[in-house]
Amino acid sequence: MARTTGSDGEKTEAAVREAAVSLIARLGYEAMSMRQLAAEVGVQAAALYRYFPTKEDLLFTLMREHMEGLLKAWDAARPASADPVIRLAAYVENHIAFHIERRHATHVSNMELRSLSHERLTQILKMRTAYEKELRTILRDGVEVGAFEVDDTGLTAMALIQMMTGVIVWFRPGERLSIAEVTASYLSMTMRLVGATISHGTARPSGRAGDAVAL
Amino acid sequence: MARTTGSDGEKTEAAVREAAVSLIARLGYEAMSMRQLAAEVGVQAAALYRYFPTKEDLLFTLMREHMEGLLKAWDAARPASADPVIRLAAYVENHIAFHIERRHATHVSNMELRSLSHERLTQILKMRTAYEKELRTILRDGVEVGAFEVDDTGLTAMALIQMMTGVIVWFRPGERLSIAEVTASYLSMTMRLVGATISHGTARPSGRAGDAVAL
DNA sequence: GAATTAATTGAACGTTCGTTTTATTAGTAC
DNA sequence: GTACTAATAAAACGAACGTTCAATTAATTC
Repeated sequence: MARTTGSDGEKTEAAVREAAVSLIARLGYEAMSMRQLAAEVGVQAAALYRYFPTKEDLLFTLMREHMEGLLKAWDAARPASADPVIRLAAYVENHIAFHIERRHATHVSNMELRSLSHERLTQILKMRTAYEKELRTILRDGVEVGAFEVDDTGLTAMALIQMMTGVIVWFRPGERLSIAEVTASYLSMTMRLVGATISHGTARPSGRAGDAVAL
Repeated sequence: MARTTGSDGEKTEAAVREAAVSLIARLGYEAMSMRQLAAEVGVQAAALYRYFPTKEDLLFTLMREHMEGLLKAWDAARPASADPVIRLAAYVENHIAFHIERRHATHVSNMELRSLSHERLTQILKMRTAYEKELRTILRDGVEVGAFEVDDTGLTAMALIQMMTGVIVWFRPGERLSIAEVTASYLSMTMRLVGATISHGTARPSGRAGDAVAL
């Protein structure tokens, strides 16, 4: 047999990407075989090589597009306001929403970096660093205008990102907490962590407002 | 050739464990071959099977001992005091110290869970859950006596653990920050995050004391 | 409807994998 | 120094891996 009825390159490629993200997230990149992936798509292993020249190319493509999506999402969500509190709130909300929505892809991008060639690893890390720099800038601006009280902006940015991204480890949609509840909690924790002074009603306006934060 | 001069089972086993932690942390469990591990130890692959019946047994042993070490470390560090602030501070300090000291082993225990059989995975997760429960208890007690202000103790515990464990991702000893500085920062962030009311001089006594925490 | 292109199969390639078996030597006990 | 045990080497096992190649069929073009 050869070409199958109804076969379509675009659809097959999309199916490969989707199955690959799911399989790599579940089994790990090294543990997933090309034959396994092909079986999931309903195709022979050789067919995969029409779309991705090597297994590593497939991984890299998934990661690059994930990171591009993250940067693009933040670009779209970035508020016009200069207020660091508003900007930080937008960053947190975007980060949580994006990562919950793409749990599997995030897992792949975070866990499989070591399977990339040096050059490609650098490329992915560059995007990641750019994304993290956005948060550091917000924190630094906040400290400058007295909206935040932070020891070390670099360390705090890393701590916040680890905390927020960690949501994909334990959160399961449809369980005890809704996405909105989780987001609200992380927002509140973030604002306390950076010692935010409430300036607008960005978070839940029910909180006690106006006072600064102690150690 | 066969037995080599100066060969000693205990020393070889210890060398295997050490090399395995380092190699798995760097390459990943699936990507590390038994031949590679044997070469690192300076031995033939077949010799490894004298100490660990299968590759997965080796992985499981490393993980189990890591988790046992973590639980034992917390048992030793657990303060006598009933004060939630003191207990939380001890938990954070122990967690950070333990994880920085055993970066590679933590990496293995966190990243390679999917390579365990169902039964063994359950066993490791049970230990992990027990450790996390300690933090939830501290938080719940703190909320009860009014020392902490927390939305959801379960969610907050997970967020804190993710934040703290994340230190191994970016922290490198001997760089900009010392372990003491990092620990102090994480302690301060933690206390703010849970809305702690300062009751004793547990953290750095330089902090402004006495006042509660806003959103 | 013939020619061309797109999509896929089936079989095979050489390599590497985890593991087992057997033989051989170093250390230890008496 | 002989008997026994501990520790390893060397070679081999079948299975699985990523990848390639030639053949074959479906869709498209003219």
